[in-house]
Amino acid sequence: MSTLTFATFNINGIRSRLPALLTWLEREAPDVVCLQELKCVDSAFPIAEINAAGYGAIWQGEKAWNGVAILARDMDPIETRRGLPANEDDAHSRYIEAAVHGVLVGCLYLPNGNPQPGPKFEHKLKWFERFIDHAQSLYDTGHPVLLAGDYNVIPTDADIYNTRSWLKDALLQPESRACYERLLQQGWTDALRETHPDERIYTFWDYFRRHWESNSGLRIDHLLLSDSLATRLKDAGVDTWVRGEPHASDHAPTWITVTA
DNA sequence: ATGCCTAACTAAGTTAGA
Repeated sequence: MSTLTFATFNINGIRSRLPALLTWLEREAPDVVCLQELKCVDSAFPIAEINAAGYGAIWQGEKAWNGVAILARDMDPIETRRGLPANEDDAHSRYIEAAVHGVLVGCLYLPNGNPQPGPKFEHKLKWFERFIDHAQSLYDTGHPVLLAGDYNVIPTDADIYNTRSWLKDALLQPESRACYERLLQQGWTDALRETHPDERIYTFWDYFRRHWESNSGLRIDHLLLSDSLATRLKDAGVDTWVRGEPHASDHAPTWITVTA
């Protein structure tokens, strides 16, 4: 039975880490890729190199920060939206959406929200509310939908090596977790948790304190599947080898496979 | 309570990440 692979990867600077991205694309050959933290303006997006690797792409960049893209192997994603609805005051490039292989794919980079409390945390929660609204409207279509990206939320204490030094962090505040839980209550399937209910799985290891070397990670990159896609879910995982490469992003690519 | 490490912007030092 043929399968499709959808992945999400916070690249942490696509220009600086282009070799790492191309190495991963060549080795794992995912069919669809959601990228976050491009950290470059639109004109600096390395589309030629990505095309040469066999991928079409859509992207929305921004000077220095944020930025999201969707890549598809041997085809161009069909863009359906950039930015959340009612985004007139959005200064950040944090959401892009496309139809690929019959799946509506939302690629998101949710605000980090630190320091907490403060205006950045308020912004995180407001953005989250708008995302929850949009997610509901997508879910209600009944179409196969995938919402993939860096959610900047540690869903439970089973998704972090140790909460001790993170208790004040925006990523595990009750408000952040409550938003994520409300999202799941709409009916979405958290693919990594669904396929590995009892495993310690991390997608991010910060650059401090040798956290990669000690596997002191967080699970904050998530792939959420609507019901009509979740029934096709075969497997999910993290390409941890990417985090161990020289000059790596602090995130690792996280993926699902579904029946085609 | 803060720094640790890293990238972008810019040109030495700040901002942001999580």
